[in-house]
Amino acid sequence: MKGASEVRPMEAHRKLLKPLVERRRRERINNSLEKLRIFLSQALKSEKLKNPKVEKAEILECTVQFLQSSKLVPQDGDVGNKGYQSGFQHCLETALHFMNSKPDLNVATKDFLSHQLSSYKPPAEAWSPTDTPKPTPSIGYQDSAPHLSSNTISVSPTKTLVDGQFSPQTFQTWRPWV
DNA sequence: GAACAACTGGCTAGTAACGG
DNA sequence: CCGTTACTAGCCAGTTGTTC
Repeated sequence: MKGASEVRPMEAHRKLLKPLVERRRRERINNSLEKLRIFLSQALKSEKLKNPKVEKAEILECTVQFLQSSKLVPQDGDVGNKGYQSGFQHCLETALHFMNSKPDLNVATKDFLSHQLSSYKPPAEAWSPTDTPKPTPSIGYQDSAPHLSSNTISVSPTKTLVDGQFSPQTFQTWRPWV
């Protein structure tokens, strides 16, 4: 039976490490805020943001303003997920264009990927950043992958979502936009 | 002394190991 | 398989230090 006052090695180790870990965390936050400040000061030509002592809250407020003004996030009054859909479409087109520009890419593979990508549609339902993130699908390559006839997408079953919304089984057969 | 930043202790969620 | 325990990582609110 160990005495209550005895300090276990792991506990002592953690106590020593904790301040360092927290300091690193703050540094990460501050580094990113600093990068944001520099970026925004150039993008917005803001004198206020050129001051390294500008408040963190100020940097975040300017970031929100910048994103809203650049139409990268839904605006009040936007209907549905038009921005998301057009972004999705743009990504698909870019991917297809990139693939077609590679003559050395295996033809069967190219055909397979083209077919898979072209068959995707952006989700019809509106999505907002506060929603549960959609798992990113990965095309399931198998030995005969180029000959797959369906639009089946197999997604890594390694994780289930916290709320249990997706099980490994649903990941395997998940076909979001088909 | 006010405003802000850094530090610290406590809490929680996730996870691995273990035994029944 | 399920419950328990120990451990870790990350977050956050309260406290302390620093700057102006």
